[in-house]
Amino acid sequence: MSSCEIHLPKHAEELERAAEVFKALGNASRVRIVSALAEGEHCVADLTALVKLDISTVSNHLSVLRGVGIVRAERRGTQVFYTLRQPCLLNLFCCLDDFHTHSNQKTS
Amino acid sequence: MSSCEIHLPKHAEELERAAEVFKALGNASRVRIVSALAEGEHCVADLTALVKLDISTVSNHLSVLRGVGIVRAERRGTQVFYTLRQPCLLNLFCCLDDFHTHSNQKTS
DNA sequence: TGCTTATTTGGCAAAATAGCAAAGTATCAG
DNA sequence: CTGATACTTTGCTATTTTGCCAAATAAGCA
Repeated sequence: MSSCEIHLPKHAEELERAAEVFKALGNASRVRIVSALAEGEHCVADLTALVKLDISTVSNHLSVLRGVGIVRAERRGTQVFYTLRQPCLLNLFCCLDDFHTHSNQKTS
Repeated sequence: MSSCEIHLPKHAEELERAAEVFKALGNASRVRIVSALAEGEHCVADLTALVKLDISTVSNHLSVLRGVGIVRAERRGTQVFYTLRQPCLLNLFCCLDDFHTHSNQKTS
C-alpha cells in the first residue's frame, strides 16, 4: 500500500513540487479546511462558517489547495462541494503527530 | 511503530503547530537542506555550497528549521554540524510521493 | 428576472525571501 | 594573547508572497 523507500527530492523541480504542497499546508486555515474535508465533503459556505473568514478568502484558500491537487471541486446546483483528492494525503498528519510526539519526548 | 489512527488538528494551537512545520518545509532551499541531512550530518559550509546561497541566508534557513524542531545543531570545533532531530520526519516525503503518484494517475 | 452561491479581481498591509555587510561568538592553532 | 576560521545574529534594502476583505463577476436555479 504505502510502500516507502524514501525518495528525497534533490532536483529543482522536485524541490519546488514538494515545497509547493508544504506551502499550501503552511497555513492554519487551510489545514483546518483539509481537516474538515478529511471527514467528508463540504460546500464552501460550510467551510466558511468553520474557519470564520470572508467567503472570498475561503474561496482563495480553496483555490490554493486546488492548485496543488489537494482538493477537488464538484458543483451541484448552486453549491460547490469540496473533497480531498487523495485521502492518502492525510498520512502527512500521522507523520506530523509522530514527529511532534518524538520531539516532546527528547529534551535535547 | 508508526501507528496511525489519524488525529486531525482542529484547535487553534494544533492547527498552528501543524502549519508551522509545513511552513518551514514550504521552501525549496529548506527542503533541499532537509533532504541532504537525511543522508547524514552536514556543516553549514557544506549546506551553503549545496544550495548556493549566501552563508548568512543558509544560516537563517537553518534557524527556521531549528525553530520548529526539525534540525539540531552540534558544534564540533569551529564548525557546526546539523542533523535531523527526528528521522521519522522523512516519512512526510513518503506521503508526498504517494500523493504525487496517485495524483498523476487520476486525470479528473 | 431575481436569488443564492461561489469565484475572481483589485487593493492594501503585513510577512517572507534573498541578498550583503558588519558585528559578535566560539573554537582552535600558534 | 593573537589571529584565523566558521558560524550566527542583526540591520538594512529590495522584491515577492501572503492573507484578508470588498466589490464585481459568473453560474445555477426558481
